[in-house]
Amino acid sequence: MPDLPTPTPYSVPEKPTVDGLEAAWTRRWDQDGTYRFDPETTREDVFSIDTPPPTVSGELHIGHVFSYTQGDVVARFWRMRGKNVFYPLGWDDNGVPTERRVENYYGVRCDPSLPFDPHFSAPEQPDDKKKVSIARGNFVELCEELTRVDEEAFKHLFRSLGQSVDWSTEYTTVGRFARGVSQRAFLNMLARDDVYLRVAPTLWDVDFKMAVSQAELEDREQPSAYHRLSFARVGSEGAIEVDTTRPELLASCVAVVAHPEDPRFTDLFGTSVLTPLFGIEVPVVAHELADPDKGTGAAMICTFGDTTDVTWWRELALPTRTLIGRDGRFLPADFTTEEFPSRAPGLAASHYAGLEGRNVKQARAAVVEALRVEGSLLGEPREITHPVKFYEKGERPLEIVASRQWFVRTLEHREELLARGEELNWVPDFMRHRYRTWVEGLNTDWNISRQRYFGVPFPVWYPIDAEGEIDFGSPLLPSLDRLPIDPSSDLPEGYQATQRDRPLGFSADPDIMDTWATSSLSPQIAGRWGTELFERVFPMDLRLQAHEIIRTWLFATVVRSHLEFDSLPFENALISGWILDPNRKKMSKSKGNVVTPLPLIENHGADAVRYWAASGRPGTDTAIDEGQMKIGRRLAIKMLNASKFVLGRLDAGEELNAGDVTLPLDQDLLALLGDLIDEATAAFEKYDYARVLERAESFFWSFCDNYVELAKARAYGEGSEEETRSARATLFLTLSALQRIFAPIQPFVTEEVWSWWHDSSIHLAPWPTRDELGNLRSHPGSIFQPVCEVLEAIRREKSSAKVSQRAEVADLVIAAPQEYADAVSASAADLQAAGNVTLISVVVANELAVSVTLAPA
RNA sequence: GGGCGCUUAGCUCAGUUGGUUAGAGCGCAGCCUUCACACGGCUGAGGUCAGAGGUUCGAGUCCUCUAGCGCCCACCA
Repeated sequence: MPDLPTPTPYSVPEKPTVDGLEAAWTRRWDQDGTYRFDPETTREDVFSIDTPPPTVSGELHIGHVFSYTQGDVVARFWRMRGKNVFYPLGWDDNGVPTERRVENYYGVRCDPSLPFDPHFSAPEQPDDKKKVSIARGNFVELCEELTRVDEEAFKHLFRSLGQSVDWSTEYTTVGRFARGVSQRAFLNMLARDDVYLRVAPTLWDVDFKMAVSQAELEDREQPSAYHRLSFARVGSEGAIEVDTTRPELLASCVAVVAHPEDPRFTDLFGTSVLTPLFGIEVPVVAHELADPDKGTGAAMICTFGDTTDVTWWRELALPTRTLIGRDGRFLPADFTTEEFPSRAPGLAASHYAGLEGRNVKQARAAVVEALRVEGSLLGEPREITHPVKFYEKGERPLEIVASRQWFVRTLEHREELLARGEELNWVPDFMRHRYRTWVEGLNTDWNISRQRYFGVPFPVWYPIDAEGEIDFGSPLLPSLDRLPIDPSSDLPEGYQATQRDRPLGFSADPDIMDTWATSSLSPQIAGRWGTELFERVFPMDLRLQAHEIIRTWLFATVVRSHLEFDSLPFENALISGWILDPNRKKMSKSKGNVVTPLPLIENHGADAVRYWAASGRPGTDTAIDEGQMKIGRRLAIKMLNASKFVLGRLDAGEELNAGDVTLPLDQDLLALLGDLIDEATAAFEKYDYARVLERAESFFWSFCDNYVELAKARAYGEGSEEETRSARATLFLTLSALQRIFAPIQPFVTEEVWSWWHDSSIHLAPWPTRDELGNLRSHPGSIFQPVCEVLEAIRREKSSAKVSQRAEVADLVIAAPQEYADAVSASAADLQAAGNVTLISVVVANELAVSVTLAPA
């Protein structure tokens, strides 16, 4: 080998490493504003992404990195395609999880009746057993304080991961702008009659003392028991037997129901029966929802035991007998009144006496015992397990209580909302079924009132009449230019502060909005609804989220956009799967198998973690796999070393282009690279980032293992000037394209190697095209593959002879079909150099065959 | 009860509109301290594609049924 002085043409480190790239490049990207969105733009040039504002509850979760990484990969691709990418990020900091965390972190509890204490400071040592009651204003301050800390930690995680977010667009859902957007959207809905205030039976969590919406429910399998009760008929002999799992609600029984065509009951409809213990006469009614196969075929309707009771109560216009209060305890009941018209008030009262103030569990035991004594409990309770509705964050079964809430009309828009779901492009497509079944299954309008403190208040006051009664029918509204307002401190127009909560004065709506009522406006918040920016980013190109929040966030966003703009909020929805623990079990705090992402990033590097995330296909549940991260790290290291080698072969400032690539082997490689680029581009456009990674990785390893080895001698300057130039140009072009193809997936290492020979960021470089490679096409006579096979045959021979790969091959005979023979001959020098072959000969044959004769050791 | 998805090498998964001999990585085994890379490289073994039936010249791929696993939804007395 000629002793060519090889100038170090570019600034390639002597010992490149992937360690420390995150901090260095994150800082540089900040300085340079690499990911800044250019607001001076047109809608056509923008690619806008609607990202989920993560719930800031203190816990960093590996699930966060998964879905966002997949989105970031897509964002980076479109940025390189020349789009002005709008990739904002906000924090969902209002709502129950934040309040919960603040209560536990500081050992406090909000008591809205207390006055604001301007000198308040949080307890030094939180005492779980004795929480300090504090004013709403002080509580909100603590929420703001803690979310600020948590948001910094989250931001650190997202930056460490290489999220190409424009941080100047950062927002919080409880921030001033978001509050204004929320309130404006609410007032618009009110003006259009899309939202209404109503006292209605509401799903109620007795611990949070808060209404919940249908979307926040989950079923949990609970032990229970059938109790068979005997209801004596009125005016004739006999009794009706009823099975119930909720005997404690007996006093609230308002009817007994059976299926209209159930022959056992057809003669009884229109008659009435007496409830055991309480002696209240209730009608026997017919309704199709009564299932003849369940229990005795007859059920007791209570107000309210479950959601079916609500349906029956509404459709059959039954009276209301309220037993359970908002704290989950039994209320007083007067059996001499219209509400509880007992035939034996004294007896009824004595049976009820022990129930008042008790919780459901205690009351059940007492009622069952009384029934047993009375003899109206038939047989013993039969134990079963059955699903019971819970608030997803709750600990006790939901009760149904009547309360005043704001509801968004969704039921009457069901068909339009279903059509929106069909209009949306889902990735993967089958996720559309989740949306459809959810919308088809809606049974109540969307309740957006929450009886909590840290959130967006309803911008509403109500007038109070001379008798001190609040008139909920004619709310007082602020003008839009006053928003955001807090009705508990701001005043309705025309009123004085002294009139608050006084006769002829006004009263503030005490509630805040459901967290989804605000986060469903993420396109409006991030896109600065009301400014020119909004027209340039809305509707968004892409929504990014996990499948578990299709029924909440995605559905709610579609509702709000449909009502406000008569359009979809985004064209495409990229739905990610679950993260499972290494044993493929769902992660949960209770199981203690939650994995936090920062140690993974520190151990393996961000590019390695991103490699793992990008290998998970859309919608596919993926287990945490550190092995996969190690492979990602190895890939990044290989990129460093391959780049170092190639750049070491090039002269500084040397102008190489596709025209310099003259050898068939080199042209074939570029043609195959063109195929890769086309496939990667098409896959990215369909959000199939995982396929891009798979194909690019496969090409890259073949490039390193085979092409680089074959062309190495020429690259070092052996061979003619033209041959050397062809090899160097091929290496130059291929390295450039491969670095850019990997850039969306491994942004740190690719930026590092790109910086060795470029002044500007790879993430703003153009996405590679086949044109820049001379537009070469792969063809049937391509020899790259057969030449690789020859090279592999040589290696196989050496490997099985257990000699070094540098061992000399004395004689290499290649039998090749005619179409390859010439071309393989043309690459003979490469093969000789790569395989250390002394004598090489090519003969024509039907099939490719290689005979390797090693030189004696 | 309704629906969706999955089932391919020991493990994790690819397999585009049906087309020679089913792919990758990990793990395993063997070899190589080769001048980009030991934070490495090379080579190899390993699969009746969950089961049954059907369509077709041809099925991992399309159709039907069955089984197992996971998930979503449901008015769960």
